[in-house]
Amino acid sequence: MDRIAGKAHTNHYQKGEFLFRSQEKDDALYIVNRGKVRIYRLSDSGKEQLVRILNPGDFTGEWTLFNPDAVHEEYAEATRDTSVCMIQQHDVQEFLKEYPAISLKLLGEMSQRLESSERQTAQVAVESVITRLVLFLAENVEPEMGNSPTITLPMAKKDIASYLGTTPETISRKFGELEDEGLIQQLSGKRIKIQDLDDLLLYSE
Amino acid sequence: MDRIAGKAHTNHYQKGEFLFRSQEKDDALYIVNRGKVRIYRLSDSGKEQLVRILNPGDFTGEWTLFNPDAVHEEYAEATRDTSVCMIQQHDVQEFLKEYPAISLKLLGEMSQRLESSERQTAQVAVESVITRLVLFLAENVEPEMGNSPTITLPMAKKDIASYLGTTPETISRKFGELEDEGLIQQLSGKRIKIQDLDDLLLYSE
DNA sequence: CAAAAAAATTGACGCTCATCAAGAAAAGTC
DNA sequence: GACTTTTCTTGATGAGCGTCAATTTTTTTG
Repeated sequence: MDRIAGKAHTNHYQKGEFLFRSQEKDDALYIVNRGKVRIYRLSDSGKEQLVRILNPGDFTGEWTLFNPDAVHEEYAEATRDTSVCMIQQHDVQEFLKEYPAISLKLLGEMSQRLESSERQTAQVAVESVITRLVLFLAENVEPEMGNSPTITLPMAKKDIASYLGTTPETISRKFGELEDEGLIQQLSGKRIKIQDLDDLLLYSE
Repeated sequence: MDRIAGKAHTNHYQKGEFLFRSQEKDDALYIVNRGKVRIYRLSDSGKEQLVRILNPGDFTGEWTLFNPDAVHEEYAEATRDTSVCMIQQHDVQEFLKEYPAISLKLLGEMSQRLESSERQTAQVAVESVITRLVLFLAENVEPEMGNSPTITLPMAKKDIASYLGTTPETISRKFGELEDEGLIQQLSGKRIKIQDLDDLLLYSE
């Protein structure tokens, strides 16, 4: 750990600054220390799709890290003041060769991300917006909260829209629909009261 | 290599047999030797989404392999007579600890798959069907074929539909549209003649 | 090669959801 | 607390695409 820390740089980013942009080339591993980072893609037509949000402890950069000639395909933007630990490819490879257990950990993390991404693809491909929204809410319920939990949305509704592959207008309407059905209540400050989680999950017609 | 081969089993599957099904639990790594395997997901409502096709040399099983308590979320079905090399988790971990270079190779492969999956999510989320189809065709052009290539579709059109998150009917119509525009010609036996690759890519209104 | 099964095509119809516009609410800033 | 900016909401409209149904074409099988 000490040896790793010795090789790592810590970088600070202000809200709105980018760790990297699409098409840029580098080969560092980025580990978020403090703050929040939005990872998103832009289509040719300029529409953005939110890929994921990095919180402290999360990392990114694996694409260019493990594929020497690759360039970034995503944008990584700090959405608040953020500090990030950077390790260069060369050093990462050293550590992985020296401590194979770290590779196993990394492989576990990567396979989780892959699973989650493939699930996301399948959902966007075949489920309706209301179903995707319900599943999104269910995924964001803290496990130990029982069947009638209150959750805090982990991102702005416009970001939920982007993440779910739809528009803010539609998300707004679908939240309204769920509220009209008595399945949720929208409280202040991104908080949502779920009346009955099972009922909510059943609603995905 | 010899040592790995010693621990590996080779299994044979007939067309239509499953290497594994969703919700099943196991912890093997599957490497395709010969044949072809369809990996797909089923939604609650029974719609299928094709995740990818495994050809000789490709592997799967990483999700349950690196996440001890996980169950499969996908179906792996042989679409022709197929032989598969299986290695148990325990043995995989041994090898990875002993030969760290293999881990790096695996991490490279996994990050490619992750990149590809995230690209796929973004496309399904924000692009129209015709755009997705055009991008799919472009991805399947052999690089060294110049600007007016003939390609062979790597799967049935119904599978393309499932992969792109749409229906066979719509795919059929979109192929027709591209043909009416003079951008492609549909030849016999899954072969497609592309008139001009650049024009085709520009068509994605 | 004929019969059966699977895949692909075509048409008609309607629903979900994107788009554009405009106003309200919330959050960030001095 | 007033001002600005961003986010959210609500309405009207229509395009894109899914669904259902029927036929044709291709592939598979004995």
